[in-house]
Order: sequence, then structure tokens, then C-alpha cells
Amino acid sequence: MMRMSPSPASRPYHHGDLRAALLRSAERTLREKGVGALSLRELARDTGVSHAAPGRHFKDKQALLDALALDGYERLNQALATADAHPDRPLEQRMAALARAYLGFAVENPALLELMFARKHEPDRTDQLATAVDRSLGSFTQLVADAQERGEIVPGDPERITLVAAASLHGLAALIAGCALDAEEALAGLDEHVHLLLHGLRPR
Amino acid sequence: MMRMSPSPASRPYHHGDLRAALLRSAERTLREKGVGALSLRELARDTGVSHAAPGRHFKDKQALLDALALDGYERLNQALATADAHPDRPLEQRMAALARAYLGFAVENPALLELMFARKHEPDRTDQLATAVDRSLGSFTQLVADAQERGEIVPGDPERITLVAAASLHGLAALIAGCALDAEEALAGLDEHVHLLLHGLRPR
DNA sequence: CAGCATTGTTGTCGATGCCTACATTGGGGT
DNA sequence: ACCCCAATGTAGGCATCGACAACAATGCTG
Repeated sequence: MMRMSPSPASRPYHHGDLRAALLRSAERTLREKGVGALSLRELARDTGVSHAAPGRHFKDKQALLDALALDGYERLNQALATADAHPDRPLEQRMAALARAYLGFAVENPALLELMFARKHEPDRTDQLATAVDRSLGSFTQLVADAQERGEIVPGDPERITLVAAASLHGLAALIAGCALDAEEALAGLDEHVHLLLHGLRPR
Repeated sequence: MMRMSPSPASRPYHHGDLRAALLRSAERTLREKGVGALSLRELARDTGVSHAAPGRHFKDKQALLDALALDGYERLNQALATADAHPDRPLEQRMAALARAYLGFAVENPALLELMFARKHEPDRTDQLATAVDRSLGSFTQLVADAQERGEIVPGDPERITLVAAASLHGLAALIAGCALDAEEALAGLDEHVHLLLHGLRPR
């Protein structure tokens, strides 16, 4: 069958890059309407394919969500790496830059962040996601290691120190994503937040 | 009509306290199988009522989830209040006690916590939930206020300082709930975490 | 150029959320 | 004491969804 039956822009039966198209569309509705509004069938309709077509690329709805999450980590890691492009700056500036990048991501992709940290993944994707998380933490690990070497950060288990910093920022991100904290406000006070984190809440 | 037709434990048509029974059952399956496995119909089956009965008590599935979240805040606030029953103790002990209570709750109710901080609530329940959140934060606010008065905590906007502490713990809780962090490990290192939070990451 | 794996389609099934109409119950007003 | 009504539970139906199976079109590979 040649293509082009005249009127309704007949796609060439094989979409060409359906998987990517589905992910794009899914990311869009995820951002605009939240994860609850994501349906494979509507996704298929929006993309102009039949309701079973997505099944060829994602064995499950969960598989699609996992792929979205994985893609989210890619972008987050990219953002973090870009933000920490000046390893010679003083500690507080580096940390603030990382924090700004992370919270910026959270502000612009709240539903995606929710997905990324949801605790429901196909067992075989779990390790992929785990390494993605590790790469995110990697930016902080690197920062802490550098700073410890220069004596800018307290000695001690670097993992624990990284966790303190990362948990603090993740908490902010989660509060923003959950609308429990105003995004503008959080971003405005970020530098002071980082300062308190580095210098402690107790008077010196 | 008289109750007790002999064989199939015929409920007295009116359950008596269906709403509470539904919440109990829902909380159970939430804990055991996660929020994704919650269905109003199955809930009705488990409780021995018809599939439309829950609709009399919760206009929506979301309304049920909101009620669960609200109940979660009740229990969390109770736990926090109990944990902070010794306001005369030194700051670090008080903070550690609060942290332990919060993380304990997170460890034992991960799915519920996820629900509590999810960003999808009926508009009219939003304010109820907001005040519940405020009451949770209240424990920390009080702690910070007391400590500032005694000079145990740096001066400055108490809200910001509370936010730094709360975000740090909330981040830990979220990581635990998301299985990104081992619960035992987090609890074991909690005291040191609090110490770092209070004393800062920079050397003194 | 022929066969086969890939990718997309149609049809179907069971489950779910929600709605409407109906049944039962118990309490409040007279 | 009684009757009516609001509250509560039931039965049925509808649209949608996710998953599966059988079939069709396509294009790569030998």
C-alpha cells in the first residue's frame, strides 16, 4: 500500500519515532495536568496512534513513568553539572549555585520530581534509577570532597555530610513541589538558607 | 427490622460507623499495598457494603485521600507534641527528639506521608490541610523561639530558621519514604545529623 | 526477493469511578 | 404514638482505563 490516501493526513503507518513522541507528549501533560491525568489511551489519541500502540514501547504504564523519571534525572544531572562549572569558587558560592539549580528544577518540574522520587518502579529499572540518583548526588559528593580537602568543611564521613546538605535541599524541593512552600519565597531566601546550613543554627 | 437473620451475618443495613470503618480499612491497604492499590470498590467489598456506599461519606476518591491525609497529620502532630514534652532540655536534645519522632513516623507510614504531602487536594480541604501542616511546623517553631530567647540559636527571622531545620528533616523523611535512603541507617545517624545541622558544615 | 521480526490496529475483557434511581432505617416534630 | 423525611445503604448503568490477543502493514536481512 502506497501512502497518502488523500484527505486525512494519513501517517505512514509506522510513526518513525513513536516512543520519543509518546515521552514528549507524556512529559507535557505531566507538567500541565499532573501524573493523575496521564492515561496511555489519551496519550495515544494525542499522538494520533491507536490505543494499543504505546504497549509496543512500554510494557506497562509504570514502564512509561519509569522512563519519564529516568529522563528527568538526565535533565536534573545536566542542570547540576552545568551549575557547578566553577570548582574554584568559594564553597558557599558553589553550594548556592547547586541549590539554585536544584530548586529551579523543582519549581519548573514539580510533578516530574514527584515521579522521580516515587517509590514504585519496575524491579529492573530500579538499578538504573539508583545510578541516576547517585549521579545527582555526585555533584554534591564532589563539592564536599573538594571542600574537605581545602579544610572548608568539617572533617568526618563525607557521605554523611553530603547527606545533610542534600537532604536539606531535597526537603526544600519537596515542600515546593508539594505547594507547602512558595517557590518565589524559597528561591529568594536560598542564599541565606545555604549560609545557615554551612554555618549552623547555633551562634558562634 | 430485627437484626440477625441466622446464617450470613446480616449486617443491620445501617453499618453504624461506616465512615470510620472505611478509613481504617483504607489506612491498612495504604500501608500494605500503597496508594495505587486503593480502590473505593475494593474498599467497599472489604468492609462488606455495596460499591456505592462509600460515596455517601466521601464525595470523591480524592475526598477519602484527603481524609486519610488529615488523619495522618493528627497522628504526626500528636507524635511531635509527645516527643517535645521536655522543653527544658538542651536544644540539641529537643531537636533530636523531634527529629526522631518525625523520622519514626516516616518509617512507619511512608505511603501516608507521600499522601500528606501530595499536591492534589480538594480546594476546600486545602485550608484544613494547611492548618494541619502549620500545627506540625508549630513544634519546630516553638523550639526555635525558645532557643532564640535563650541565645542557643542564631538571631534572625524565626520562620527562616524553622524552615532550615524542618526542610532538613523533611528531606530525610522524603528520602526514606522514597526508598532512596535506608531507614535504619538514617535513624542511626540522626543524632549526628542534628549535630551538623546545629553546628554547621564549616569548621569552627 | 522472500521470510520474519518490528510496529501499529482492532476488538475484547475485567475493573474502576461516578451518577441516578430506588430501598431501608431511625429520629424529630406534631 | 405516629408519620414523614433526611440520612444511609443498594442496584444498575455508563464511560474510561489498562492489559491482552489476534491480525495487518512494514522494512530489514539473508
